[in-house]
Formats: sequence, structure tokens, C-alpha cells
Amino acid sequence: MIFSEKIYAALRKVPKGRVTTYKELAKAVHSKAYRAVGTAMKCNPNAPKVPCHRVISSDGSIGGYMGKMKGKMIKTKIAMLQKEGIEIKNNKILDFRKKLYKIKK
DNA sequence: CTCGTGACTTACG
DNA sequence: ACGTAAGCCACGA
Repeated sequence: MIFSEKIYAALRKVPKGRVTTYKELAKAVHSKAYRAVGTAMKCNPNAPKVPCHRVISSDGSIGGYMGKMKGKMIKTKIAMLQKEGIEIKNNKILDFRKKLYKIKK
């Protein structure tokens, strides 16, 4: 199982209406590969399986989505999160701390 | 193996 | 708040 696979597995455990951060995912695999997490996400071979839109930055900002075409897709990401019950304002998660799902420690 | 790249984080000015 | 720098790790060429 490669690093990316672990990330997907951990992310899959995130329940609906919750979000997680790159850092938490990195912790889930006992690594500090914050960047590698993002690298794995953009690859995202398991689109619907892995809710990559539930992954946000450590400060509660949306972060990015699908690397390149940034801008439009970000909007989509926000829309999906809002559908899940997450409230977003100015590309930031409201009550981010409360909705954050801590994978484990 | 070495290099370049990146959806990152933390720290500093 | 914003820009920059350094640290960090996985992956493809």
C-alpha cells in the first residue's frame, strides 16, 4: 500500500458533514508529508470514493481543488461542502474547529 | 539516483 | 493581513 492509498483510506472515514485537514491526514499515516497529501489528492483516482472536497487547509481555508483550473472548481468544491451541511464564507469554513474530524492520534 | 514540482505548514518581517 | 523563506515528503521524468 503506497502513501497515497493510505491517504484515501483515511479520508474515506470522514463522515458526512465533517471536514479534515491535510495535516490530519498526514498524521493518520504517521508522517509529516503535508505536501504529499496534496500531491496524492490531485491525482485522486477514486473521485466519488474519496471526498477530496472535504479536505481543507489547516487554517480552515478551502485550499485548492484539481490543481490547475483553479477558481471555477473551487466554487464547486464549496458548493459540495455546503450540500453536506458545511457553512462557508469567503473561502473559509465557519466553525471549522467544530466540524473538523480528527482522524486519530 | 538526482531534479523539479506541488491541492502544505510554520515562522518571520 | 500578506509575501517570503525554510522544512517537509511523495511522485514522475
